Amino acid sequence: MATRRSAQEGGGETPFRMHGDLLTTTLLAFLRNWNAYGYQLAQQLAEAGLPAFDSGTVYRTLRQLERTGLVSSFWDTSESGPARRMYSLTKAGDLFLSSCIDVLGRYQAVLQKTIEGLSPEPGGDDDDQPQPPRHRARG
Amino acid sequence: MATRRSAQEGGGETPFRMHGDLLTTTLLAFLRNWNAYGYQLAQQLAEAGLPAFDSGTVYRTLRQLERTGLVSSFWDTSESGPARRMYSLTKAGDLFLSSCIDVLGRYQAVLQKTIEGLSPEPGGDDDDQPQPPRHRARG
DNA sequence: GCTGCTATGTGTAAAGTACACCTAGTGGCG
DNA sequence: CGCCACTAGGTGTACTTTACACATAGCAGC
Repeated sequence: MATRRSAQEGGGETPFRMHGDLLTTTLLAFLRNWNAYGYQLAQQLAEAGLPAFDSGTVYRTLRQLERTGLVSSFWDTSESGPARRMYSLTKAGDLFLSSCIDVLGRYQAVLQKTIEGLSPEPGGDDDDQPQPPRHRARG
Repeated sequence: MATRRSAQEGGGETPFRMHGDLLTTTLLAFLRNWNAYGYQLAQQLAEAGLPAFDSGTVYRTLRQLERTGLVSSFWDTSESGPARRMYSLTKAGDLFLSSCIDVLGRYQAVLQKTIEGLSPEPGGDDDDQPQPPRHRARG
């Protein structure tokens, strides 16, 4: 489904995706607990309450992840129907997942601190008084 | 720093950026509390403990944000030195920021649940027994 | 054979990004 | 003044990422 353009009426259109690397991280996270194939992962993603992703993007991302050695795959023909490419996380992928989650956590921390730590106090200043930590006030 | 290419020597370097839309969100968050100009935002980003961004990317992102109406800007020549383009968050930008943070929170929730809720139990199954919620088991 | 669903993949245009490089104001030094 | 360093904003370009549309293929029902 078209995740981009259109989107949340309130800020108008969304010029960007807000997804992307998050897809990678989420895919890796899913694969940490069980092996899965693309189609399955795409549906899990949709069920997880996250913005929908294009299936082509999911497949391409998985192949890219395999090229970089973060996941490995094999064809599973044990069940009837089209063959499935089963993916599993490699050790490198697991380590990378950890670093992704770490980075994501840092972003969240910064956002939390920025947003919640300085919520618009009704009896405070105007709007730009609390200057950010300037590096110099030369001038 | 070159965040991309080269990549996974054990999860070390990152083959992708893991940033990007996060930059947008962080920039918007910074601007929610005070007006600022590009150079300043770039330095705040670096000081926030987040992976470094190219300053060109920061400037371009800000201009794009302005084109889409999420921030507005004006030239500030009140101080000596090169003129600064001061940015401030618009109402649309504030709404969009909220949706970004919401989405980010959902990702974190999914990641948390996936990672922590199913840590590798030492006395459990093999590795892929706990099947994800399959949609059908046809066959 | 045809249609529908599962499952994987590609072509392509648009958008995003890193790196290298450029312009310009101010102040210090000689 | 010329030159450099620092601040501040910006562009050119190659490369990557992505959504959308479309293609392939196995199996099931008719």
